[in-house]
Amino acid sequence: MTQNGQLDPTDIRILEILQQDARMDATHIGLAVHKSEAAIRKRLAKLREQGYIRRFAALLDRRLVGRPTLMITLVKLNGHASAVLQAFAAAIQVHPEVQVCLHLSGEYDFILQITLRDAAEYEDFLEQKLCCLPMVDKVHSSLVLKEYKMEPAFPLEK
Amino acid sequence: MTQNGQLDPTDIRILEILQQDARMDATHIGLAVHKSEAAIRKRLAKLREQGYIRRFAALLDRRLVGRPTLMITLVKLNGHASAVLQAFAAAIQVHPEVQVCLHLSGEYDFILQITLRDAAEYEDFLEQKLCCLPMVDKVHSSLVLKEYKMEPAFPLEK
DNA sequence: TGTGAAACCTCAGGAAT
DNA sequence: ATTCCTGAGGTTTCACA
Repeated sequence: MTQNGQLDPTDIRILEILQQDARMDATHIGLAVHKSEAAIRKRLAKLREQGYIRRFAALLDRRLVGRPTLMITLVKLNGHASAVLQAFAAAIQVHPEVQVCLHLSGEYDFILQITLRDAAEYEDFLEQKLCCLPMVDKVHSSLVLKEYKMEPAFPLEK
Repeated sequence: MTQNGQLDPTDIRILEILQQDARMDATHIGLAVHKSEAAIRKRLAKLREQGYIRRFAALLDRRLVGRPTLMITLVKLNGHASAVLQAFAAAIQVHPEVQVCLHLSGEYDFILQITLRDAAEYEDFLEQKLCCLPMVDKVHSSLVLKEYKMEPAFPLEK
């Protein structure tokens, strides 16, 4: 890590490793990148402090943990004042079945990614949590038929 | 973990902890769930073997690692034969800037989530990687203006 | 680089189902 | 009978100076 807060090639390699295996310890990372274990721990602390690493997470199989149904929901609001957008996001993102809530440019204002046990649970979500919000104008729901790729890791520039 | 492969309440708590902090060790998890360290390690091995845990990943800050531009792209194909869908997915998911590639029901066939350095890089993606595919009929691009929630962790049923 | 403090692994015994 | 937990041991690994 250079003094201006940029990543050097070693930092990049550490981050690449940890994106694939967050439980690898400093010793093994050191072997992989040809640095001492102490050097790795120092860099790791810095990468955390400076926010490059937000957290370490176990990625679960959503079918095995009881959420086989994955929906993508596009939402158009009937107003675009900042207060309206924020009110909508605040009301939606608290629901634990909502994994993703993004404000978009274009025809629809928000996209949601929602995981549920089955279609009936999604109907409940629509009726009880989404469509009853006063600023919701239009909703377009798509069932995910196949998950070809779902990858939180980013490619890192060398 | 019961013999039929279901999760018991202790497994659920272990998974909840690891979704939030994948680097917590067996000793500390044991303290949190009131089990011995040996018991935790045994359960952890099983949760991995049986596929509940797909992997452990460091979640990075996409702005800090040079991918500040996040796009959501909807794609409609000009055919829906299985071979066409698979050919499209295979051609798209290899690109590292594509984090998510899902086959959808509804008007559009695929949704992509793509992270890039800037708008110019997205233009390159469209021209050189997406729109030149013969099965692509229609593309709708949305810039993500604000990321209210982006959370890989699932709520777990007790 | 070294040193004390952990975390890890295995196994034998016991409790609960 | 089976499954699961515990606790102790010996070893490896970690963290900090």
